[in-house]
Formats: sequence, structure tokens, C-alpha cells
Amino acid sequence: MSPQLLKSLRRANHIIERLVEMEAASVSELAEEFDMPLSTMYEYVNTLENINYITKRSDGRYRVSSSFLEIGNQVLRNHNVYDVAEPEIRRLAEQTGEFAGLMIEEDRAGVLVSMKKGEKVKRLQVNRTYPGVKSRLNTTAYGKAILAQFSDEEIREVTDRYGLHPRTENTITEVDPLLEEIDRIREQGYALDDEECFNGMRGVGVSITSKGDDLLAGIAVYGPPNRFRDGPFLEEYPETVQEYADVIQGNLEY
Amino acid sequence: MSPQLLKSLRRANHIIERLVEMEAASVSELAEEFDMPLSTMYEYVNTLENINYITKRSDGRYRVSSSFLEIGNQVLRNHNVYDVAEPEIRRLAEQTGEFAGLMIEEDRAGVLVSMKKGEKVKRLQVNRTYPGVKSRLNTTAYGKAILAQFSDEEIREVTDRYGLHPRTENTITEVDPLLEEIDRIREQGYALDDEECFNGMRGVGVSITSKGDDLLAGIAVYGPPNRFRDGPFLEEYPETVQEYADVIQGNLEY
DNA sequence: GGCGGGATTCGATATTGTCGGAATACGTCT
DNA sequence: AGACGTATTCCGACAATATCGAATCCCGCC
Repeated sequence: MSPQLLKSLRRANHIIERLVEMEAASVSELAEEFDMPLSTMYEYVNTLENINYITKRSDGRYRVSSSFLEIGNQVLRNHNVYDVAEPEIRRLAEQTGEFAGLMIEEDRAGVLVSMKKGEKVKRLQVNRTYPGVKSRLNTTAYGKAILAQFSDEEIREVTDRYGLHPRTENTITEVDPLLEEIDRIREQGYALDDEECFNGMRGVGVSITSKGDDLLAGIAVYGPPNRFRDGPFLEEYPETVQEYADVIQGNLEY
Repeated sequence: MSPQLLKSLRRANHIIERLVEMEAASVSELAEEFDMPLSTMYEYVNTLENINYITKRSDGRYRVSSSFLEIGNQVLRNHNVYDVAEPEIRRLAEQTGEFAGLMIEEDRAGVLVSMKKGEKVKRLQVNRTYPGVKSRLNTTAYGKAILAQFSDEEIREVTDRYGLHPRTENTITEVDPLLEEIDRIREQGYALDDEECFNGMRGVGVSITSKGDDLLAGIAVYGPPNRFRDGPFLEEYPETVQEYADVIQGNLEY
């Protein structure tokens, strides 16, 4: 048993998580849900409301408040890659007309933090793609570009920790092929995603590092195979994305 | 003393808030900061890490994790106004070339949840304007449009609760003028912000309601006085914004 | 190899989170 | 109005658990 973890925090967290799923709930519903005495749940709810993590609607039910959004965005602002990359992501999306995004590494996983849709993008797997979503690094173009910055040793740690569960039939699910792929990425300087994360989505990604900030990130362009093939997919976009990465990288060091 | 509020949750919250400001900190720095025993701070930090609210960087220091961003955006997705309004905000920004945003009401304050910059927008008071920021309802165009949905009685409650502290020299700081202004808004159907929130920023806002969802929101266009004057400010934009609000309102009821 | 500072663990203690039950407020239906 | 059912708050007792000091570990540095 993990020694000394504050039980009330864990409980509070579970309540929040569940409440996100439930969208809204009354105190008694929550007490029911967690099979806790009403009075105890009241103390949690009151406290969570007091610190502004949840908010009471006019019908008396509670929902998770926008503080999470606020804090999340404040944290984003702390990463100076975000400030630097954000306008470039936008320009990249405009120039290519496709989807462009910025991912940062956190706990050896990828967090999508910024995204813009170009004019060619009809609509996205919106459900799956929003700021803050985490994904395994081996599944995406930015992710693989980030992975390529790790040593083989570290990569094995990552795969051991998170596994290599497939997301599509193209996902790389074995370590050795992954390491080969990573080697290729290291050589050519960019990573390709051939429908390995989403069906109908190909992508081109490049990594960005900031030593001083102890930070690892990646940018990528994504689009459908009918537009992402041959020249654009294999030459044009890799070059374009690399140029944007260079700009960002440059601006990072002032 | 507020009876029965869970102390550990409050403390955890303070730690998170402080850690956002500090960007990164070691356990001992935090213990110092809060003047708590090291061992106690360890338990907080370990627990917060365990529930993924903070994350340990490679240098051993901690920072607030992206979970907040993730949860925040999940919550956003729960509001169906967001889904409906988001594309319209984008189109509104494109059509006008100005800044367009969506605000929702929460705890009688305004939360900016979506924003797009049109091509004419050079750069914003970016520091002050990001998803999740709260502002008093009397200070903005969307805010005032939202306020106009409340009864005079309720408006007085709001001002009593949050006060009417000026943000610029144009901010309305007295209740009676505010109520007059709100009356005007109710009649004409839209709200104007003449540099009442930010110097150099005028805006036009309209409210959106969704009875079924017990929800109150507003959209607005913002821009500089040199482009926001006479016709556009007084006639064209109000009409445009109203049209977009109608579309959103319509889509809300399926 | 010894020294020092930070990180981490451990165990005793009392603080505080927990819980049942009582008391109160609120709304609805008859 | 009155009576019921539900939601919410209050209370006191108990035991779990958060807390804290001190001991231990770890690592870089002299």
C-alpha cells in the first residue's frame, strides 16, 4: 500500500472525475454513487464548492467549474513554448490549409496543447482532439518526433510503462519495429504518421527542444490520405513543418 | 469558523494555486513557502502527484500538470452551447476580421470560454484574455448582455456581491447608471462596451439562453475604436452579432 | 572517504475527517 | 393550512488519518 497518501484528496479527485462524466449531480446522487454517508458527501461538496472546483447551478445540482480551464490555461502560459509556438501553429494551419498542432511531453506521454484547423479541414474527430488530451508518444507524428529525442533505453522504459496498444491497424505494436522507425526519424529529421492513430489521418511531425526550460515538444500537420500522399506527404510537408519548427526553436532562445 | 470544511482540500488547493504562480518548485521550497513541516508537504506533493494534479520534472521539481487543461476542456464539452457556438464564433471572427468570443455565466460572473481572432487583430491583451478567465458581468459587452437577462433585483445582488470596481475610466461604477444601461440593452437587444473593460477596445454583445440547459451565455465582437465607430459600432455589428446569436440559439434547440 | 544539504521514511500523537442521527428548512400535494 | 417527503445543516463521539519531529537515506562536493 502506498504509504501516506492523503485519502481525502484522492476521494475529492474521484468525485471530480465522476462529476465530469455525470455532467451534473446533486449531493445525494453523489453520495449514492460513492456509497458514502450523505453528511460526509456534504462536507466534500461544500469544500469543493468553497475552493471553486465545483459550482452549484440554479437547480441545486453541482457541476465542475471553469476553474480547471482557468488553471489549465495559466499553466499553459507558463510554458514559453506555448507563447512562441501558438502563432506559428496558426500560420502553419493557414499555409497548409490542414490541421496543425503542438504537443508537449509530460510524464513521458504526449499532451496536445494547441491546435488550429486550416480551411480544408471539414471537421475533426473533435471528440478525441482537444487541448489537454494525452496520448502515447508512439501513436502520433509529433509523439514519434518527441520519442526520437530519447535514448533507446528511455524509449524502452516508456513502452514498458505505457505499453503499445494499437489505436488503428497501422499502429506500431512491437518495440523493435518502433526503434527502427525511430532511427529512421532521427536520420531524416521528421516523423510520419500513416493512419497509426486515427483512421483517415496522416501526419508529419518534427520535434522542438528547449534545454533551458527542460522541455520537449513537437509540432505536426495532419490531413487525409487523399491530400497527404506522394510529394506533399513525403517531401513538401516535412520541409514546411521543419521550417516552422526552426522558427519556433529560434524564437525560444530569444 | 466555517464549520466542517475539509482542511486538507483547502491546503491542497492553496498549494496548487501557489504552484501555478511559482511555475515550478521543489518540495522544500513549497514547505518553506507554506511554512509547513517538510514531511507533511511530502504527503501533499506525493498525493497530488498520485492523482495527477502535479507532475515531477526531470530536475525533480514539480509543476502543475496538464490535467487541469484536460478536465477544463472536458467540462467545456459538456456545455452544448460550446459545441454549437464554437464554429459560429470562428465564422464571426472571419466575417468581421475582428476578435470574437463566447462567454458563459457561472456563479454570476462571466467566464470567457471561446475566442477567435480575425485577420485585422494584431495582437491582444493576450495576458488578460484566455479561455477560463473570469470577469465581472458589468464590465464587458457579453457580460452586460447576460446581465440584461437578470431581473433588477438579481442585478443588485450581483453588484452587491462583486462590487463595481472600475477597470478603465469608462467602467460603470454606480448601480443606477448600470440599471439604466441595462434597460437600454433590454430595449435595443444588444450591449455596447465603450472601452469599459480594456482601453482601446470597444465591443458589441448579445445574449444567448438555453432554458433546458439552464444556461446563460453571450457572444461579442471586439475591436479598436478607430474601426468600431459610427455605422459599424452602432448598426452593422449589432445586427451581425445578433444574427449569429440567432443561429446559435436556433441550433441549441435542435 | 568524509561532510553537508536535500529528499525520503517512520512512528507516536492528537487533530480532523468520518458517520449516524437529530434538527431544520424547503416544497409539494391533499 | 397541514402533513408529508426531500434536501440540507448541525452536532457529538469515535477512530481513522493527517501531522510532525526525528531518524535515515541519498548524492554531490570538498
